[in-house]
Amino acid sequence: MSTQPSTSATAAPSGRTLEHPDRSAIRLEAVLHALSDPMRLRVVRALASHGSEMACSDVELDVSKSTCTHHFRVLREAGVISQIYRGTSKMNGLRRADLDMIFPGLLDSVLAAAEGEERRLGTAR
Amino acid sequence: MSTQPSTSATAAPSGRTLEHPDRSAIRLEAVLHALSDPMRLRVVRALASHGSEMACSDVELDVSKSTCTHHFRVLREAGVISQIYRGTSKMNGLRRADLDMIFPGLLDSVLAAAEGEERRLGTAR
DNA sequence: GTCGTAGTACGTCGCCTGTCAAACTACGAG
DNA sequence: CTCGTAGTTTGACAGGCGACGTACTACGAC
Repeated sequence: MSTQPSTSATAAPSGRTLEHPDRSAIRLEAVLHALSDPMRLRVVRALASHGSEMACSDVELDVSKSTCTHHFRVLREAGVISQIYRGTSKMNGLRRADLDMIFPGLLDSVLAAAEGEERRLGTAR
Repeated sequence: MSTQPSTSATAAPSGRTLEHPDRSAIRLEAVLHALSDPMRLRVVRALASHGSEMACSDVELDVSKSTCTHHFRVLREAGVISQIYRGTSKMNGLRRADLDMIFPGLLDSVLAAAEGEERRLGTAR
């Protein structure tokens, strides 16, 4: 509902703004669902390892642009990432502080699990 | 080996047996997906708080029997629970040891997150 | 201004998922 | 053996989701 920028003048470096769920509105099921897609999990892992913001096009997903937009939106609406427009790009950042506050340890164990799984599958397949 | 009922030894008290994924075959995405459904998350929480095995019908889900069967199967195939037939019932248990081994801390943080969320939603709505 | 780049919106397609009801199987109790 | 209980199977249905292409908008560079 209403993903429209509308007439807001909130300190975004660009005119456009995006709706993010408030920290208290983040739902566990939505987060788990967002993370249960391989594509999106890869995005989250990339953001986590990179440490700071990345443009959508900096994350390597070999799918079409529209699919990419879709996944980033799911992550944002679940409260997993934050997005702001910066010039012609859209920067994405993990909402680590918010997630750690309401679901302590969750993000870290998921990231660790993802890494462990990759290692397991990579070595002893 | 793992937690498979298999034939003999651990003796499934009933003739029927069920396939469980080997510990090494458990995939993170599948687990997250399994846990991202409210119904299934409730099952897992019930099993965790109960501590030992429960029959399908002991978990309160107000859906039809077939839907119930479906969700339990998803959980089993994702490697989250184990199921064995005991007489006319089917007992369900959390595969806590297996999960903790391959995804350390994951189950605990999800359970804690679920509890925290329930508390948040229940009190300060 | 024009152009290229980054991302969005929309419509579509196929598949997967959650739900159900109804008919069925497996077991224990009597 | 008969009956009731527990769970399965099958088939159906609606809705969601991931993928796509195309047309579009917003911005910076020139």
